[in-house]
Amino acid sequence: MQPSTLSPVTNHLIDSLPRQVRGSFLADCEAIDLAFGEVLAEPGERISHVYFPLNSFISLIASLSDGDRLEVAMIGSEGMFGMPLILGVEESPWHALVQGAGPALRIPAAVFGRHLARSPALQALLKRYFYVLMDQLSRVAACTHFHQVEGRLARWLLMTQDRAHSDQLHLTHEFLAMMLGVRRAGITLAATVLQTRRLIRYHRGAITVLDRAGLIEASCGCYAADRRIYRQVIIEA
Amino acid sequence: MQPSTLSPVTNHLIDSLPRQVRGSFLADCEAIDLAFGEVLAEPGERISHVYFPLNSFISLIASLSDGDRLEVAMIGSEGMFGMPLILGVEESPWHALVQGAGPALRIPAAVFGRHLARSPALQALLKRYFYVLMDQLSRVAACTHFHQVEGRLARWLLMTQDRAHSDQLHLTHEFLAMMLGVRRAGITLAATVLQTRRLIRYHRGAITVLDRAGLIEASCGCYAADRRIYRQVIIEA
DNA sequence: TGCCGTCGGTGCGCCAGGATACACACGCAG
DNA sequence: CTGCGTGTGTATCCTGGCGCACCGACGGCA
Repeated sequence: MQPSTLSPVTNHLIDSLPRQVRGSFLADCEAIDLAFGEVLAEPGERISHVYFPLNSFISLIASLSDGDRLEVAMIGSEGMFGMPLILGVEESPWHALVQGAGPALRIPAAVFGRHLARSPALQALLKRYFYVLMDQLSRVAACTHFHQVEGRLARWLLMTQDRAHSDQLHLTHEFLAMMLGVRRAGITLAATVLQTRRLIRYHRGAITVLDRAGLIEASCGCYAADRRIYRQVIIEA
Repeated sequence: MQPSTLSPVTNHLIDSLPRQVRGSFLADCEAIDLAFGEVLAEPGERISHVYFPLNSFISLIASLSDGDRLEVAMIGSEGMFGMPLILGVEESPWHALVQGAGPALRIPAAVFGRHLARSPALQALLKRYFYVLMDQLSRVAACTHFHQVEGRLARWLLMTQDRAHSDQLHLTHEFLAMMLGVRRAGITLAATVLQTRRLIRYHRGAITVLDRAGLIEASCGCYAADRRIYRQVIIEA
């Protein structure tokens, strides 16, 4: 959630830990690189590691019994993957798909559990992050139902831009369609509108955000709402 | 989640507590009656009490900045209201609306916090419930987006039946429309189909479930999925 | 008994988005 | 430099659900 042109090599949650805790926690983390398309978890599968993205980011995807899929959350350097462990459940209810390649920190689930048990500060922080996530899940349900593709697309691009820490995104219409749960042609239409309005430019899978403010204007209010809650609960707490 | 014709005066979460913990917890609970339409919380508002419905039930409703609203979860004797407190946040992100009048137990937020801090068993149980809720929120997002009114209506009636512990439900089409985020006329259409198929009967706000198995058949798979996760994580754990 | 508020059935025009399909354009690899 | 795969533009038809509106029916209440 930093200005988009910076490239922090930090994770905001880890950064927010008290110095003492952070040191000991980081000592057990391993720096890795996430590759685009990598699957970190499948629904019902055991979570092996907790991930803290740096410049990378991860989509959480809900899938229904009939096979339909929808992205319900996105995790970048402002968050973490592995929340169920905080609740004492070792399985993921989602597909966790690496959507933006890049560096991340990870820690084995068991080790994570030990840190959690030992550090109330860590626990408190991650619980608050959990609250944010829960709030966002609720909002996604309503937003996906009520808002139209154009606004949702704008919102999604902004979220991606925040997490990629870059104005250059690598996304095909096909991929966007999967994430938003709509047809590819629907994305083409909405994207054309945004491009005509000079808010973005794109060409064969490379999207550039030209006018961030305009994009916020074009997005549904849910982008702003998400950020507001994150600020309230994580940053100002 | 008991057979629908029974009228348990227990809450499954409280029931699942170890005897010791339960006694001390119950001692601080107050038995009350929830009235239909009562609002237990508004978004951004402090949560004053934690509620454990017995025969009553509560809807959690997400509302968007532009005013659209959607029910995202339903809480009956299988659950509780006040989850954010478990995460150390004292606000509700939802409207909490009493949807089925009846008895409930409640406990002041502060007292609840003390019990939580003292009892790891209580904490573990409620965290697991939280996991279930999170899973359901994800599913609702996808279900609301992909599934049609008829299946969603059937699902919703089943969920209500479970929580009301009765085959007789008091719901107008108008109200159902609000919950599912569709037009009243859409509900009329779907309800007519269900009635024609002899799955339900209704008359001026009184709906009777005639054929539960058939209704499950008619519902989208999400009803079954919700129950499966609850069983896995709460009952069998 | 008659009024009126609530509930539910229905009709109409409209539109977003679904399914399907085809065509073109760019760019890399051979 | 040519061919093919991938990414994008576009067209057609279809459907589910929306907005709006009206009406009939039931039932509680005076």
